[in-house]
Amino acid sequence: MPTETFLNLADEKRQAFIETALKEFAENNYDSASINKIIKELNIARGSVYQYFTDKLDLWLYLKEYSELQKVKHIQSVDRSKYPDFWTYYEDLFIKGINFDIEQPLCSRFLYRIGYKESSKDVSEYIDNWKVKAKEIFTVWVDNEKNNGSIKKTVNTEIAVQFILSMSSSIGELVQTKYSNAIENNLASEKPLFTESIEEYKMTVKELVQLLKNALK
Amino acid sequence: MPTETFLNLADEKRQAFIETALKEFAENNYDSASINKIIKELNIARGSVYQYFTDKLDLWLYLKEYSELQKVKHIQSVDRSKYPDFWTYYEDLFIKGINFDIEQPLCSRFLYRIGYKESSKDVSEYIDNWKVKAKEIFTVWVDNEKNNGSIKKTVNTEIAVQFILSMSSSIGELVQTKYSNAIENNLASEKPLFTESIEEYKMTVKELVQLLKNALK
DNA sequence: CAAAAATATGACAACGGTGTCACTTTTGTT
DNA sequence: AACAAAAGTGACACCGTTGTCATATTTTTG
Repeated sequence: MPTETFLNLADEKRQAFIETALKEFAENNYDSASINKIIKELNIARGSVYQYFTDKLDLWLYLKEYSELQKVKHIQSVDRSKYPDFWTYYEDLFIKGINFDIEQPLCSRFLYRIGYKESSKDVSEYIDNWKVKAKEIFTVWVDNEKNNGSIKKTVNTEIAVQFILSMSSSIGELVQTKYSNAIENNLASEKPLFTESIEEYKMTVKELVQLLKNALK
Repeated sequence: MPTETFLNLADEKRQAFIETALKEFAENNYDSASINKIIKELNIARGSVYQYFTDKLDLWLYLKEYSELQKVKHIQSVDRSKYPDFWTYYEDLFIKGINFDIEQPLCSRFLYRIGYKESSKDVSEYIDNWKVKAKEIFTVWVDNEKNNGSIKKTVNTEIAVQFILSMSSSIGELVQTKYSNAIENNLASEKPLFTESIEEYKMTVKELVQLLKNALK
């Protein structure tokens, strides 16, 4: 948890700190991310960081929580009960998700790293928890959808969960690799969205979800 | 490339070196893997490592090549022309693959890390190449299978490749997480294989491939 | 057996990392 | 204005890392 000092910081300064730290942890894994680089980028003293957070792990945990909150803000509007079936819902989750990737590319990348690329022992316990939770949530989903007829009952729940998780990771990777440049250019130039890229992305997501539907329905 | 000195080493010593180094690089990502730990484990002098390899990267590249060779040895017997369709072939690739995971768990883990978890900048160029190659191979596959009728022609090739790659990664992760303990216990105790685990693994692979088939055929 | 070639050694330099702490500066309060 | 509280600072200790190299030891060769 961050200290009072950090919370009392001028919004501008606090936000600059968060962004720079996020960038460092999004581009490097936990072990390689360097507090030295962060303070040099921000032109602040080493001691400040330790007045805001007890240590590196504390900072990482805060960034994780912060990013998850940002993501929830973008996703919470997508409500399962408003969709006729799981598939349109799941599709929209990713379609809406792209807005998060565009508006919060650092958070998005950081979370992507946490979910699929991080392997430092210092943070593994927190990530493992995270994955177990994700699996539990998906398991409930799949069981519900089996009753709704969105997913056929003959397929093994655990395997369906595995299948869907793998697909989610796949779409995540797609965004990080194929569309990241477009997203970054967008942000840097403050131009309107690269509409073609976004449309292409949406089409890809739709096709992938269609495949998922073929497999599971 | 390793030096003559390394190649001239007594088989026992060279193999011990490879195993210990593999273990270190399988358990830690490139940046965190420590040559110090390797030499302490082996009780050899620091200088020896640098008489065998020019530097850390050189060692890593050798281990990568070594592991790939080991994997090929296990996989090469699986010949597409011997299977009636892509799906039985793809399934068997993983079924045979499990032997590799059991007999060469260190190589298996190291390659898994390279494929899905590594993110050090020092080695990214080599991994990126690797992934591009994999994608090319799968693209050829998918195009061929479209002509054979194993994969329906309406599905976009690139998307199918993405889908199959993600599934491969998913099965890889499954082995590393769910069955790794069973595999390690097997090796440590020199007992016969944990047959139940293996059978369970095979069943899971079959079901996952079945889902893939549902999606793409 | 002696000389030469090959191999092994570990102290060392140079670097970059984290976390600490006595001290300075800024801000707020009375 | 004077004092107190809060925030900022950067030199420092300590650690672990990689790669080097002069030297010691072992093995091979003539």
